[in-house]
Amino acid sequence: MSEQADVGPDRPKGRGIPDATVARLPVYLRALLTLGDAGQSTVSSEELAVSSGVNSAKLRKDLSHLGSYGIRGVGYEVAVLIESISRALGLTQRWAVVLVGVGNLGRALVGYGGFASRGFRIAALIDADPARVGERLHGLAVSHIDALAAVVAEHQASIGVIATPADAAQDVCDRLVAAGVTSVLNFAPCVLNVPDGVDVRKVDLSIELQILSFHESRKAGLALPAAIPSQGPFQEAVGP
Amino acid sequence: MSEQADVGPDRPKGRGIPDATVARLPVYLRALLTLGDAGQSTVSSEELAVSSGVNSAKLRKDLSHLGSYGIRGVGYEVAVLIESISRALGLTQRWAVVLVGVGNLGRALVGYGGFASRGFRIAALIDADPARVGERLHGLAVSHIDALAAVVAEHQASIGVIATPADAAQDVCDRLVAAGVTSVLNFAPCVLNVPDGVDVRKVDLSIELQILSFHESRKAGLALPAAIPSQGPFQEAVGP
DNA sequence: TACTGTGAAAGAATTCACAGCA
DNA sequence: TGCTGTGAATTCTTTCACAGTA
Repeated sequence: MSEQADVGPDRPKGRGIPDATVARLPVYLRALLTLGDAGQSTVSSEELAVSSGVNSAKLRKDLSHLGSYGIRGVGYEVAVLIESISRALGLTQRWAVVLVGVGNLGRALVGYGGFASRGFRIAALIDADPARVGERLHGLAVSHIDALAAVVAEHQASIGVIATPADAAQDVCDRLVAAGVTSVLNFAPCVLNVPDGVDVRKVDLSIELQILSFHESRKAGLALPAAIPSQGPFQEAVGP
Repeated sequence: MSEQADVGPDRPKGRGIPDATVARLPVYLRALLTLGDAGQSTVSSEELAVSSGVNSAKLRKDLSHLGSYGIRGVGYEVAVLIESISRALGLTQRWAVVLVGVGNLGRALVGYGGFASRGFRIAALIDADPARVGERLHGLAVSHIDALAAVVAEHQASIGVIATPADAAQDVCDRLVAAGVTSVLNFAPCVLNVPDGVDVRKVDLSIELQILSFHESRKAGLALPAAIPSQGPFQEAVGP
């Protein structure tokens, strides 16, 4: 989504990074931070690849998109790569994030490590339930949803996280977008419609479980070829 | 991962469904269940595609992998498609799921709708903290991690969900796998190593945020080409 | 020597566009 | 007529394999 624009301005390199690469850069970054904390100052593509759960050819190709320079015969400088990836991901600035929905999941997210990592700060917590408004979580007071536009404007938030029930999600999303948010992370189990220029990513427990279910049943199927009791005449419907 | 095996047994069709398709089937299924609840009995590829946030060509290609038969000139029967997708995903049986880690996130997951959906049941809750053992959540008592193998065996659980801190995750994963679990859903922010035959999927808040950050900074960059205050002499390091 | 960076080849996924059927 | 199912074309991603260099 939104990965086009061949118009690359002056920017020397780092342009046109493929989506698949972008999705892996955070993984490399985390591995690098761990290596750095452990005092390691250089790393080979093979070692970093193993730490990141990919193969080294893919890692090198990915890094080549950043115009990141390793040292042949040696590897990469950990600090240089951290800087380079952080910059590519736009983590050299701190994004203000607004979290909507302070139920169980929302609470868990507030406490979760993710935001603490460099690059993000929760600017505000929002909920529709008056009983929750005013409550303090990790030092932040919960605001009412009617204050959403004001809160987004105040903090110049461009990222919104939706942790509401599914039936509220589209409305919340619309309000976020109207208030100026241009990236949405959706934890509600539903599809969100947004105008062009707004990015949405979704995190969905039940979809992940269903994908695992598919692979599980494949494995089970290999063990006992004619498994599944069958629940209806599916075969006949297919025909010759 | 684990998507190979060209050895397709007898099974007439429904074999070799591409990963990308498998990842979308749950989305279609959800849309179909919603349509079904609303009393709709047939649906066109275009309508279902819109509800699912994809285009209709992709939808039809995806469904063609199931050998699922629509009716030309009309569309698909909602009930037939639901059955067909459920079967392809292995949701005609109920998988027992073991959830490890009953902190904020674990609690949120227990209450979350995902498990309630057909196809899954939480068989057990596990934690390492003695203070949490015995506690009841949604009618289930928390067991100690030392009982993990016994619990997995008792319930024949094949799916494990890890909602522990990152530093415990690999150990928990090893124990799950040793106990016989062959699919893992990992919420801990780290890479898990597993033997062949075990599938892992990860859900990672901070990775998702970082991907959004990338797109945000691209958008911002288009507006003001020479943005970012720069934090160090990166350009020079790159050289001509 | 040991490693990176990268063209070229292979493999997936997506999209197009239309034949064919209810 | 209006829709599905699908080959063919296209685009994206991964992998290979090796030239080049610190």
